[in-house]
Amino acid sequence: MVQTIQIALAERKLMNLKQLSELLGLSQTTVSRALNGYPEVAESTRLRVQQAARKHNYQPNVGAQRLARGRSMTIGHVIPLSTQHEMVNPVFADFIAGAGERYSAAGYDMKLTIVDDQNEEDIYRDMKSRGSVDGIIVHGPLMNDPRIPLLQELGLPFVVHGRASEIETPYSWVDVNNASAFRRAGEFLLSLGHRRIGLINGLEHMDFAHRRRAGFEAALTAAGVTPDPDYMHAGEMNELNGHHAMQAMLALETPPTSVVVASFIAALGVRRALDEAGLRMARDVSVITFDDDLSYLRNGDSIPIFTATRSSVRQAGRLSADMLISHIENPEAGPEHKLLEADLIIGGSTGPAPIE
Amino acid sequence: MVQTIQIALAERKLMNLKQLSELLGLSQTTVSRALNGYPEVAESTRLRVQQAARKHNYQPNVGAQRLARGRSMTIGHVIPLSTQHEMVNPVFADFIAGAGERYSAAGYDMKLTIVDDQNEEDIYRDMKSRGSVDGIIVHGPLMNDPRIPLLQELGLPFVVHGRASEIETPYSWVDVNNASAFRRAGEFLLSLGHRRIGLINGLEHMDFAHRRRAGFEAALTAAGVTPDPDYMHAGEMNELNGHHAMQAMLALETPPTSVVVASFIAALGVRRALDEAGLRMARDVSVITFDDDLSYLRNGDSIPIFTATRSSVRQAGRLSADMLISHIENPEAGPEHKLLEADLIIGGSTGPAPIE
DNA sequence: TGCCGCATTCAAAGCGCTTTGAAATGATCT
DNA sequence: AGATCATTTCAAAGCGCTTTGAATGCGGCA
Repeated sequence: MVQTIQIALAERKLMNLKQLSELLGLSQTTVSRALNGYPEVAESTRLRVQQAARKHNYQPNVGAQRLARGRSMTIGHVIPLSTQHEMVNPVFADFIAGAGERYSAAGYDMKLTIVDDQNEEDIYRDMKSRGSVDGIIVHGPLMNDPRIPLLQELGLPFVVHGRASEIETPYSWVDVNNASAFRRAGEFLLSLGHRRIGLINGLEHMDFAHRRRAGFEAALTAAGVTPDPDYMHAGEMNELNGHHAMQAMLALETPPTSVVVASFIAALGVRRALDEAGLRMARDVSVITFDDDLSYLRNGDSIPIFTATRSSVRQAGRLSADMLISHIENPEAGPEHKLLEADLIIGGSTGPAPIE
Repeated sequence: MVQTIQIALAERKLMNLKQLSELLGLSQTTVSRALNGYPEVAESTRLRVQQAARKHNYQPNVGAQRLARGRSMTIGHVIPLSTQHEMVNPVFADFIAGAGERYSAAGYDMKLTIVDDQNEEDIYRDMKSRGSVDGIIVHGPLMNDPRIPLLQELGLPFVVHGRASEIETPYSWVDVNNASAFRRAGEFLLSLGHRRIGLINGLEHMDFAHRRRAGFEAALTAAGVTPDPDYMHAGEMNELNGHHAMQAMLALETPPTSVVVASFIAALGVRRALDEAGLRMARDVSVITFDDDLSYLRNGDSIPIFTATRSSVRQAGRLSADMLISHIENPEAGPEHKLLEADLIIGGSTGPAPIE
């Protein structure tokens, strides 16, 4: 038994290029080229090399490859962890799941950096000068996000998940059409006869929340309804805030008959507030939520719990990864965009406006 | 303006060790040692070097450092993304937030690998032979998890977040005392007079769920209550499953008067089922949930929504990271453990058993 | 037969850092 | 003064890979 294990271990002994090439009676050059698919290697040789590599469990050393190629084959995700705003959120988890799929397929590593302070800028400079990543995904852009000009200046390839309204110079992004999603949500409620429509939004210095509000207000004003500040809340999108916001609105003299909510989790808080007030979703108060289609927070199976504007954040992760990789491998190409449209799916949380 | 920018860029020009040492009139050896805190460098020299490094924005190249040191300064997190079970869950996000804090502080990178298939084993072998990581955190251990013997065989330092009941050989882990948490939850409900107590558990081939069930059953049998299979559910811990499980129990001839739930998100589904059935938490059905203290899923502020057994998964992330780093830097030391006790916090979801 | 061109292969020079073993310096001791 | 030693610095040898530029062998062609 002990022997068997030792043999197994021996066969697994780490092997480097030199050893492999000696074993094959070839130069390191040829072996390296055979393995990396260069054309100037005889097909028969390539085959022999590949088999030997597999047999002896040869894996090129990461550090050496990085150094020799001058590329890190790594993509960075920087997560600012201010105690204020929790970026490490469920949306993020699903996004990297999507992106990670693509990285693996393309041979890239994903490097995650949690940055606790305001030294995010230093992190980017570091990454550039140390060559620790080949590109970066920017999460949670603000309306005028300083990271974008910084990365442009550094010349580090990047793709923004979202957009920054106030930045003019072109850059690459993947975003869902937040404005149109919330415009359509508003229109749908209006079409059901609602006139008192609330908004429970994310923090509005975040670009996505800003756009959602704009879309929402556009729908209302187009229908001749003036948005009421008392019906608008903005905050972190968690259960508690959804609950608080809804509670506050229900306490008004004339509460809204419907509400558009920026996240599924906040919507759960809204529902709790309604339950506590003895109100029924759809019948008493209609609710539409934005649904990021998170893997562990499904909005019902066949019939959705909430009527929702849905767009898969995981898919956004895949698209962002693809876009970034293509930029890294194709540096001369200009910026690209991808604007996703959210689906409006009808669930059990909306109904005609109650008759007064 | 253009000029200013160019000067700024010029000053930021990447600099390598050779250039820096020439600039200082010192050898690369001395500069390297000065920067890495070796004692055989005169303090005055060290200072001069450090200042120059800062001034010229010198950052050692990552690939070169890896190669020369034979260490990657990277810690791997492998997330199996089977379409069946969604490991990329909110718990994971908070865990890595905690771990990431510590990695940054200790100068380690965090590498995330999403592995979509059953080729997880290959990933580990790869990491070992390529030297792409110095250590690994094992997530979501099964009762007899094959990763543990594999990593032991490979000789790759690792720490398990959780434990594997059926594995005898010692290994390092950080875990919360799941058994005692659920035993105490059961005992608390018993003390309130409940006798029909349900369990909505995670998938029971996962070690944590197994232990929770054991603790739960221990409490019941110790009180002379026989656990009823109709009151036990096991599944993914998402909102829908919580809802389904509770619905199923409510449809029984004699439904339970209380239930212990394995996650906050599932508990939200439980509450929905109760609401739909016109039942009130605490008054009609008592609910205790396990609460991982997730940053965006707070269980109330002052008064918790749910009575819960609480243990911060973020803190577990910090502890696991610390433990792994100490193992990497101290390879001869034996395995370590850390068993965390969950707090039992009383919220608004529990009350005395209803009088029949 | 001798020369050319093509297909393969190779030796060696990096990539930018760490680390070994030796050298230079200056202080201390006999 | 010469030997000894601790302190500080250095040149050079890796680390394991990629890539450049040169060499080799071979068939085809004049």
